[in-house]
Amino acid sequence: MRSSATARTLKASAPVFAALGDETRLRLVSRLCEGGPQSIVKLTEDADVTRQAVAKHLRVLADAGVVRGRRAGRESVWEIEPDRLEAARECLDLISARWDAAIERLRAFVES
Amino acid sequence: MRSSATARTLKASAPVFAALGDETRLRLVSRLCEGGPQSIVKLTEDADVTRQAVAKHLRVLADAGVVRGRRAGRESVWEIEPDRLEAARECLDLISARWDAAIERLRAFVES
DNA sequence: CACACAAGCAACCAATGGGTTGCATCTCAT
DNA sequence: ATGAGATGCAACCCATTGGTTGCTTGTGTG
Repeated sequence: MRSSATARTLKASAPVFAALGDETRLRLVSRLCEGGPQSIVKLTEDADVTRQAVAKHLRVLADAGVVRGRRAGRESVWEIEPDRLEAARECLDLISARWDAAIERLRAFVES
Repeated sequence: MRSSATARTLKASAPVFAALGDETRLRLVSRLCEGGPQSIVKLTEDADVTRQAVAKHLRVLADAGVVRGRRAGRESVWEIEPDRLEAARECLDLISARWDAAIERLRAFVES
């Protein structure tokens, strides 16, 4: 059954969108993509909130599977895990696709 | 300057992601894409929450510009506004692009 | 008109979220 | 070894959110 598969897709994508749904977090993701793996202090540098706030945000992103952190010496380095982002984009593609299909059905209907 | 343009993109996209970051809402969007414009009761039918909850979610989606509602007789009909979804997907594309660029830089560096 | 149906409004509640401060811990370098 | 730097942990605060129930308002229709 196809509908349950898409239901699963939606259920899986929602947490990723939720994680991206905060400007600070979205900027963190963007910076991590641009600048590669970075420590927390580095990420805090131009992120108008506290270091702890940044750490929390990274934790949220990690729980959503968007980001991964490892300990390196005395600092913890964070980097992007691109799979989930890709999955989220595919979810949007799925939605767009069924939108297009609906438009097409409408067009076909009007022409009859 | 390009960086402020992307900053604006991120700032604009975050609310859309936030709106999509709830499973109930994501399913509403999906259903609206699939089934076209629908009333609130119709949308409530298989959405394991109250009608009022659905109405609230629609309001949230509308505030994010993802959805638009109009009054039609005694019922209010809601439909997708696909532009913002497209913008969100472009945001993910942008992030993916700079991720790919980073990968490419890394590859070039390794080969030197 | 009267009734049923659809939606809106308002109050309320428990839980989550984003943010902070303060202190403890670990690790590198002098 | 000791001091500075980077995190981690915990408590706390206030605003937001997702959800409910109860009641009112508007609108078709027999």
